[in-house]
Order: sequence, then C-alpha cells, then structure tokens
Amino acid sequence: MKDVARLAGVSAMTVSRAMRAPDTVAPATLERVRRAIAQSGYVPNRVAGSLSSNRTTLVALIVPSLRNALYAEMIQGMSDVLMKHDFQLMISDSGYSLQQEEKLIAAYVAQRVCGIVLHNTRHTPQAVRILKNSALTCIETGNLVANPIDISVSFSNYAVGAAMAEHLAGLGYRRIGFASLPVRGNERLRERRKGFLTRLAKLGIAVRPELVLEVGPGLESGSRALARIVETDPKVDAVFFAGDVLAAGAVFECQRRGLDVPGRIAVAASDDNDLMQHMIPPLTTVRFPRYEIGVRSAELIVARAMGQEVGVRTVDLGFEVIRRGST
Amino acid sequence: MKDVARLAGVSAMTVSRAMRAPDTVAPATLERVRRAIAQSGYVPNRVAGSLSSNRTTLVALIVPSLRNALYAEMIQGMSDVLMKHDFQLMISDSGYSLQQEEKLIAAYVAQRVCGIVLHNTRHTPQAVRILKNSALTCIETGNLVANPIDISVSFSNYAVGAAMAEHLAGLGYRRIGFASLPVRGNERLRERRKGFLTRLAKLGIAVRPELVLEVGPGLESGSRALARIVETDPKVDAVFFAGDVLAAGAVFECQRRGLDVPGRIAVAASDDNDLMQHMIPPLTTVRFPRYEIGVRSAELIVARAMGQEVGVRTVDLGFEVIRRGST
DNA sequence: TTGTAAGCGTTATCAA
DNA sequence: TTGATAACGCTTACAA
Repeated sequence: MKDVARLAGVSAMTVSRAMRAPDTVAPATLERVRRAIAQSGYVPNRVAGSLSSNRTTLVALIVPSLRNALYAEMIQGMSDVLMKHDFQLMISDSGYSLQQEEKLIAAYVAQRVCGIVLHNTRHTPQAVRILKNSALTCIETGNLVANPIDISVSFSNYAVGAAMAEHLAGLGYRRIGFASLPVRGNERLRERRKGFLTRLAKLGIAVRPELVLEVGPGLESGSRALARIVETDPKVDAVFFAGDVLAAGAVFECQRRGLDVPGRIAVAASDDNDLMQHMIPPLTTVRFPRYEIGVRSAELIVARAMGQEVGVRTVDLGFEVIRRGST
Repeated sequence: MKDVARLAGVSAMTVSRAMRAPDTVAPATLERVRRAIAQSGYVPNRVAGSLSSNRTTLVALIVPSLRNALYAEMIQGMSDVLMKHDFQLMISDSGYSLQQEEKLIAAYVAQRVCGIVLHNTRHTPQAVRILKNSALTCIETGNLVANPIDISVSFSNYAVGAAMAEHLAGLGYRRIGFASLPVRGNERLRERRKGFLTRLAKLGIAVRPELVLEVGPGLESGSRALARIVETDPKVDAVFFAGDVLAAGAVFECQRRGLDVPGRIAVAASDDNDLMQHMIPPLTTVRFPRYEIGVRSAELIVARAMGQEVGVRTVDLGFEVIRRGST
C-alpha cells in the first residue's frame, strides 16, 4: 500500500480510502490512485485490514456431511447472497460428530468469521458457550427450534411428518410403514418420524413397530428397506421414506418385484429433487426450501455485519407436500 | 492473550508458545497456561496470527456451480485432508464465468489463502497474472493440461472419450450418437467429445453430425436428447452421454418408449454415481476419481504450506470404464 | 525455558 | 479532502 501511495503521490491512508470509500476522495486523486494500483498489480491484504478494523467478511457453514447432495442447494443460496456482497463462504463437515462440530466452531471463531450457519440444532455445552460469548451471528438450521442460540432459520420436521401422515391417511391408506436413516444424533429425522407417527395415531392409525425401520443411506438401502417391509407385512399399502434417496431405491425394488406403485403399494418420499420427479411413477414428496434457507441465512448474517438490527429469532420457511403419481 | 498471560503469571509469548509448540514450554508452565486458557474462555485471534506470521491455513476452491452434485465428492476429499491438518476450506462458484472467477481469485489472494483449487483450466490473462505473482499453490483440475499455471491434478477427458469409443466399438456398435451439456466454455466436455469422435473416426466409425447433441442439464433433458436421437436416426444402436445425469434420463425415456436397453439401443454414461448403478439396467459408465482428486489437491497444498517441495506439475489420476448392463 | 522488542499491513481517529 | 499517528493481537528474532 505504501508503494502504491508513493506511486500515486499520496499517503497510504488515501489509497485505503480510494478502495473502500471512493466518494470521499477527490476524483483526480482517485484516478491517480487507481492507475497506481493497476500499474503495480497491488492486491490488498485483507488479513491486515480485518485485524485493524476488527471485522471480516467470512461466513462459515458446518454441515454433517458434504457428500450428501442435499446441501448443495443451501450452499448455492448462501453463496449467491454472499458473493453479491463480497463476503466469503467457508465450509466444513462435522461427520455427524458434536465434538468435531465444537472444534470447527472454535476454529471459525478464531478466524473471526462474522457469522456461522449450523445445519444442526444439538451442540456440546462448550460449543454453545463459545458461540454465545463470541457475539457473532449464529444461524441454526435443519430443524426449527423454539430456543435457538441466536437465530433459527428452517422448517418444522415435526410438521413435515404430520403433513405426510395427513396426506396418506387422507388418501385412504391404513397399513403404513416408515423408513429413515438412523435417527440417533439426527434430531431432524427424529422429529419427522415423531410427527408422522404421532399424527397417524391421532388419526386412529397404529403403525406396527416392525414397520418402522432405520437403514443406511443410498438407493440400495432403500430397496432393501422396501423388501423388508413387504416381507414383514405383505398387506402394507403405503410407506413413507424420510431422508436420502431411499424412496427411489424402494420404487426400483417395486419394479423388480412387479409391485404396482401406487396400485399395490404407495411410496412417499421427502426432500424433492430431480430424481424424485423423474422416477416412474414420479414420487410424491415433501419439498424443502433449501435454497431459500441458504439465502435467508446469508441475508441475516450480512445484515448484522452491516450493523442492522434483525429482530427475529425464528424464521419458519415452511415446506410443501407435492403429490405425484406414487400415492 | 495478555489476559491469559497475566492469569498464568507468564508473558504473552509463553502463551503463544504453549498453543503452537507445547513441547518448548516447561510442563508445569504449560499446565498453568492451559488452565488459564480454559478458565478465561480465551479464543485466539488467527487474523492477528496470520498477519504476524504472514501465513494462513486457508485453502480456496472455485467450481463452476455448487448446485451440481458432482463436486460433492471432491469437496469431501479436500475437506477430509484439510481438517486433519487444521486447515480451512473456502468455497465459491464462478457461475461458469471467467470474469467472476478472476474476481474470486483476486479476493482469495487478498485473503492470503495458501492455496487455491480451480475446477477449470481456462482463465482470464489477468487471473493468470495474479496467480503467478502471488506465488501461492494453484491446482487446476477438471481436465489434465500440459502447461498448468502451477500444478494440474486430474484425468484426461480426451482419453475418457477415446476409451468409451473403444468400448462401444469393441462391443460391435456402429451407429452411434453422442450428447453432452453445452461445450462452450467447458473444455472438459469439449475434450471428452473430441476424444470420443476422433477415436471412433480412427476406428472407421463416422458419427453423423445430427447425432451429436448439446442439451441442458437434468434428467428431463436426457430424456429429450434420447428422443431426438432415435427420431433422427431410428437405427442408432448406441449413445454416449457425457455429463450430468443425462444417461439416466435417456434410460427412463427408453422405458417409456419400450426400447430395450441394451438390446435395442445401448446407453453409456460418464461420471459414475449411485443413480447410475441402480438404474434398470445399471449403466455402463466412466468412473472419475473425484474424491482422490480432492485428497491429492489438498495434500499438495498442505505439503507446500509446510515448506515441502513438491516436484510435480501434472498428476494424472486416471479413470475407469465400468461395464454394466446398459451396453 | 522464558521474556523483550519490533514489526506484520491495514484502518480508526483526529488534526490540518 | 488529505495526512499523521496509533493501534489491531499476534509471531519473529534475539537476548537473557
């Protein structure tokens, strides 16, 4: 910066101003500085800038796993907003470990990020303490919670389960199964299941415990889940798959077994994506506003970083049951 | 840090040492410092540390689009390695724009990242200049290039196309079609297509230009591409789909039209994923070592950051043609 | 093994 | 509209 200043015949401070607040610099001076910057190939040092101003434009995101395509939409939403404001996105995965999450949070606080998004609503006490002390914007997502550390931006998984229960019951299905990824340490799936089973019970439909499965991820796993359910109870008339691409795997399995969907058995999915729409038959599913969650989260962080007061603690972005051919 | 030092009855420098090089501090002192850190809830300021040491543990990745699930594997590979070494990952997307890429590169250089991975091998002259001047580790991936800016870690898309040409020709297919996403500004697909068509020509198989398509992304788009190809030439006996999930969409379309795969028409895909394996029939495809590319890229960056000399300019991680039921 | 002093390259603040 | 000066919170280098 000093070199640029010398080249332009001004002080370093004027170079700094020319970059961050051009309208506070005289046009002629500005022009000279700009020329000097271009000529020297100067790239400012944001590390020094951040230290001096005690602010960064870094925003962190921690997801349970990066392999899961499901986060791509939210990441894109965050990225679109952050880029517009010249903020930077840092991403990492906790591997579904709260300890790892705590470690990452500490590292991000050390980097002095201005905001952090957690796709998770359970945390170690130490993680919560660090976040509360740091006073940075913290967005919890993945599941709407009543008492967020700072702000919750999501939809209610309990409501999702309940909505799907209504949907299936409303269509007349009575012998119903459920399969999801393991719910241990995953409050999102746990809530979705709870909402589903509780609402069905209220509607007078009991789900046999043997028909409530937890399985691994992947299409193959969905196929096996379907197989197990129809073998356990050949009269099952509908299954709700919560999470991953399990439902698609189940439909493939139905094709192999010659089970008509939905004539013989209905299949409902959650988390809409390209694949769900193009299966034969296309799958009834719940669409989550993942992109919008990313956008809203980033907007809140940027607003706070710009010094605005955001008077919200909970942002419910809802969801949508999309009925297609499979129910 | 001063507060912690006071609490522990040592100097700030000793606190710094206790954190970064514990074995250079006397055990008793170390213990006192650790207690003081825990007691005060001190979180070090890496911004200040980075400025002082003139090093960061930040690594940047720029991909054309974050929505595309195809990057998830590479990101996970990078993340796994970086996390192990306490490095941080920053991610953004260029939206397939070289201008945007240049802007992002400048921003990352300003952040003083220690390495940057570009999923792209074409750049603006200015971007190249910035990278060369900055002397940070720069990994280009997506396509193997002979003259990388710094290091190229990838596989050869030309070789991928050629290998698939050999595969189809070897199985006796003679009337062959090809469809990909638009190749404009995408040297990866351009090379793959070139390798495919060139090798087929060498094998005495001419591909009619009307059977070489460029289509948009998504399953639906693959369905339409297949439709157009079989309507243009009802005798086509094989189609190679390069990119995205086009091939899966094509197989869905074949099912709808009652065209047996591969009896009536063979379908080959590229970029193996869960879906490809579980289609009926499972798809013949090319597997790219995406996770490994992420791992290797991160390893090279970390090694350089640790001061090691890495004596490579080009790392060819290869690929694998996986024959399944669709050819 | 520990401490002292001098930066690192910006920006905040105040003065001119 | 511009400039001088003093931080920002660490680490490097060297001394004790």
